[in-house]
Amino acid sequence: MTLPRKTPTMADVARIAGVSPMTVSRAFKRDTSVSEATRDAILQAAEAIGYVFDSTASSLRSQRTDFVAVTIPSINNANFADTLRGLSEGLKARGLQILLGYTDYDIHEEERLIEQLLRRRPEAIVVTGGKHTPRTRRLLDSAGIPVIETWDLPADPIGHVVGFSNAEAVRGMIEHFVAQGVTRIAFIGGDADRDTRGTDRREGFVSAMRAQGLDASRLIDAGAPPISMREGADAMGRLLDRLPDTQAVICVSDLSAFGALTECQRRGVAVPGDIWIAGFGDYEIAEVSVPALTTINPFPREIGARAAALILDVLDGRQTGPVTVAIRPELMIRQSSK
Amino acid sequence: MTLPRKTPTMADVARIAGVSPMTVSRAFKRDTSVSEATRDAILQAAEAIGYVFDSTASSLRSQRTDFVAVTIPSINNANFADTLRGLSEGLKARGLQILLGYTDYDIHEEERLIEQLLRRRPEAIVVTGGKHTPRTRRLLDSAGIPVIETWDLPADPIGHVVGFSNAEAVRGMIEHFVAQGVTRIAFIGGDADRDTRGTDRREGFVSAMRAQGLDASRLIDAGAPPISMREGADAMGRLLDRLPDTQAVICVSDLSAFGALTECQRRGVAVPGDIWIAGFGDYEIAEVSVPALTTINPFPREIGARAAALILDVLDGRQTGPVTVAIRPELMIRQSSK
DNA sequence: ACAGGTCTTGTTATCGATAACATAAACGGG
DNA sequence: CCCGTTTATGTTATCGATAACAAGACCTGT
Repeated sequence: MTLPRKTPTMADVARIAGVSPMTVSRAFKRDTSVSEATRDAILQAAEAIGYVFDSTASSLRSQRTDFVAVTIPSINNANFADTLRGLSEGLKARGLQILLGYTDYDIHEEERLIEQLLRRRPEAIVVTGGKHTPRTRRLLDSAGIPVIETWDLPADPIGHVVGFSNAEAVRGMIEHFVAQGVTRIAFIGGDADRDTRGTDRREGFVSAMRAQGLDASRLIDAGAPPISMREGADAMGRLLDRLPDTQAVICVSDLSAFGALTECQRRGVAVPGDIWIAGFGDYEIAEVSVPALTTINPFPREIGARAAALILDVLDGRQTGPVTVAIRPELMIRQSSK
Repeated sequence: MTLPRKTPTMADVARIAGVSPMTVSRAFKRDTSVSEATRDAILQAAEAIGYVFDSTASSLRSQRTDFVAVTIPSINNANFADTLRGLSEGLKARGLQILLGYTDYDIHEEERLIEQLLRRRPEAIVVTGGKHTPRTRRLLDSAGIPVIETWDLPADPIGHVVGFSNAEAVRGMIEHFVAQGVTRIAFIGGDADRDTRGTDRREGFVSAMRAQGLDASRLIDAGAPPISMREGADAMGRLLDRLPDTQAVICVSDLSAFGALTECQRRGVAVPGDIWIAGFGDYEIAEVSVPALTTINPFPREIGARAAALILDVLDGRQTGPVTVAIRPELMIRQSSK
């Protein structure tokens, strides 16, 4: 094995294959006019010397990076992971690669992150949520690429939107409960302002309860997002201690709902006999747990898939002007509330 | 607002700030000799015209991309997400960004993915697992960058390793069970060969059982990885039907273990009274579920953190020659097995 | 046999930042 | 006050692929 002094370039491949560098470049692309024989010879030469295509140079010259930037609040969240999967699958066919970043539920971290990501010159950017710093908006506005906000329905979108109203989804759950004759309803969620979707859900709870003429003050603070199962359990403990006559509790996510359920099990409180529990997200655990958890399915994977499709439409010019794709979350009524 | 015709470059900033492009370049780096006044003027000019640094060009010229490539089997797995978090945090301080790809538990997909990732010229690459196609090995060998295999202890490593023996971890669990007088032990896992860590765990089960002179044939196939809670529940159903005298079951992951637990709950089989259940991974659910699940904690976040530290050491030349960092997984004995 | 078309390949200049080298200005110790 | 050193800035060439243009080879129908 001869150890190459330096990483080989297209020029090296060209020399060996006896063609010009331009022909080598063409051989590495699809749908370009290179004869079968030449292409084979080139690819063989490339493999022989261990040539690996350099996208860095390609990106600079062609002004195409094949990157799509994506920001999510946390990687450790099955809902966002599903959205990411939908995105990734939709973009893979076109050779677009995801450039991922985590905001840790913080819009200032999001600003730093988006600035970093834009330096890589992505061809589109997908952000989670519709609340941003002014500078983030400016950066996205002037980036000159398609911007898609997800998991939300912002009042004043930057560009495209694929999302749903978190507040309205919670309202649907409350209306269902009230229709069943359950009125003393509590909400377990994170402390204000950081997780904007969580905040929307809490505000949706408050306004929907008031609209029904019900007491909206049964709010249990479970700490800083993301709310874990453990925190959900702790919050449930406080709820049972302080407001034992509560008939149903809506949790900001299925994880906290499951934690709440386990706290009931530890205390011998029957679910749904003594209290109903609902979550948000339709994580796998909601379907599998005993009892299964009532929840709201926001179709995370579909959000990703629709965002991917939208990106392709916009990049191909099939779609001009901003688009809002409204996802309709579905109530999943299960054993924990009947 | 004047709409700029084209994305501004350093040359545009330089013109406005009245300096040369080289000085602008220096102003955007740290630890470079630019006077405070000049730097301020440049950054102000940049902000004014909405200039965003172009890493694409920078990477080509400087031959530094600030990318670290990472492959994981699946994004929707809290263990790998934790490793990723450890990596991400360790690399962030140095401005290294993760370029992520999913192999979907398939070494051929891994090959395609790694080839794609190497085209972006990462400065190091972290792969999950120690089993690869011959071509993948060749690609990694000749990439000329640090290679770190994780979540495994390969017999013939490509470069560096941060991992543990999956087989040995399972052996520890079996020895614990046997010491408690439990000998009729089953294993629930995925079908062969795809998820190599899962396969290692199953093989570890078989060899450890034989080493104890016990029957190693209680193997329940839960389908193709990743094994879901639902699949764990189904597998547990088959186990209870076919081998009702089983005293304990080890599941390939905590998710399948939790599924198995719920199946027992649905059937009125007492855990740990009638059967013990153990998982793998120490996911949050293992600690929170009722009963809490006995499991093995492989310290996923530490794997990521150690890998990140290793990358920095190698890139800075503090570390030469291949390193193997052995993580020692910890048995977490909880209510589901006592 | 020839004009017009397609297919294949080559030539030249360029994407935007920066490494390497060069230089003017400021500094500082004897 | 002078010369070696440090600091701040500029000049030139270059990273590696490819867009844009060009041109020869090969068809194809009349």
